[in-house]
Amino acid sequence: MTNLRSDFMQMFLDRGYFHQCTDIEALDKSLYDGPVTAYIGFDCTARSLHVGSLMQIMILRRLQQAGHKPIVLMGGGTTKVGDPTGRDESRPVITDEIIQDNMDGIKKVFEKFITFGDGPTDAIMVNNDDWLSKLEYIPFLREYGRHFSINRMLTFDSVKLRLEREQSMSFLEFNYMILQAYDFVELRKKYGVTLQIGGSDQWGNIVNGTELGRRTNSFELYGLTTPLLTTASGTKMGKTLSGAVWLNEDMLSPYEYWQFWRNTEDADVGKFLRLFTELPLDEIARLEKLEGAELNEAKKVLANECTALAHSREAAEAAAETARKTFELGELSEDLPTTEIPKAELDEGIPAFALFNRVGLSASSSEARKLIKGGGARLNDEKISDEGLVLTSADVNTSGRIKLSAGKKRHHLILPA
RNA sequence: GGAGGGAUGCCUGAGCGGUUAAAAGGGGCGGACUGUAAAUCCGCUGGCUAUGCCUACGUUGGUUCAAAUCCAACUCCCUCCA
Repeated sequence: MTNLRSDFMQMFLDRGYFHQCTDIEALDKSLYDGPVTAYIGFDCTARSLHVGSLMQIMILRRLQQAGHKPIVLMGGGTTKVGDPTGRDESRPVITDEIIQDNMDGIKKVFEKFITFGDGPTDAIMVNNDDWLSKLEYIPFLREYGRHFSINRMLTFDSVKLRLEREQSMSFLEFNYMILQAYDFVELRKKYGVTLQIGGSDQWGNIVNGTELGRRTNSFELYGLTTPLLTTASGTKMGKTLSGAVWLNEDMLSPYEYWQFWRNTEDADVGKFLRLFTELPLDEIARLEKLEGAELNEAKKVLANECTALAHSREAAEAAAETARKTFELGELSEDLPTTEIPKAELDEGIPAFALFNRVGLSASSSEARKLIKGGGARLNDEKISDEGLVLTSADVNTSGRIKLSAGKKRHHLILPA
């Protein structure tokens, strides 16, 4: 890699975001010469994005900070078609209303990280449904289809690997590449976009876009990809004890989000600090040098910074304090995730397993029973040994709550109301 | 259009008439050890109004006292041939 001139590219490499680029020198020059408009596409299959998309979100944020213009492309059109990848069961069709709803939820995530508006470096959010669903088949084929070589498409990993594994691929899926390529060209025309960023799995789609732009309009487009992120022990990151690590507060509390980062594996701390926080590199270098239990301090910094970005500095501090009380002092923190239960119901008594299930510490009553049987369930920090135990108002502790724990890390409070 | 192969639990993948809620591995959860880490070891891993009951082996019917296992039709997938 020759010497880079643009701050953005330099940062991109230094922090570990870089995987591949269609033409790094030309892109670097373009970024150095002036503001660049770049986009990243996101599916809208859920009401929130999760940490799996966090790297891309951070990149858009960095892009904006560096004086460029980020565009968030919502895959409203592709979501409407339904992602055919995965199971063969036909999934329920997502209605326009749900897609809109999901987009609204996802926008809330982005508002935490980037600034939207009409200014030159303000971000905008667009929906590919706006142009994709208006396409006319024959004109589209004649104008764009002719530029795609089937021979070539078969060599792209997304297709090749699928065929090698003897998995069927429908014509619909086969077209994804083409639609995404078309998106890029369309965004170039509408908003002057010249750069598409995405995960390494998007490389083929991105390259198709740059080539389609060149062939149809002689556009000079760039593609840039990020590495696939896995934890040091090789598993996909993005799961917490209670499911996906959502970025929206109403889907995952800041405390649980903080916990997710606090539980990072030792070997990942430095990498995550670089990718998901904005701490200076020398500070990160110092933190990741900590050894043994001291590394826990670095994990706390990681958790604090990540939570501050996704939620707020106050939320991060509150989460840190809750964790400190719960794990380090062994005290009861009243800020643990809490569920209110009508007092009358508690007076009558609720089976422990039912309560675990109700507050989300288990996915089913059976699972809760197994938890109790296996000795992993605790009531006010005392192990529950009776599977049929019924909790009542008598179990409320001195702070007026009931503390339930599933394992050592998951805690939940019941507040009589 | 023809010939052959296949569809099993979250995933991979055994089973091929009863002892099968279904081997094994992965993943997940819990326990031990630790540092709220990793690795390792142990247990659990369909659901429920729970010493019982209900759903499950592509779909629908059939044979049988008894089917994931046998038969028929259908659906989808794969491979080869045209």
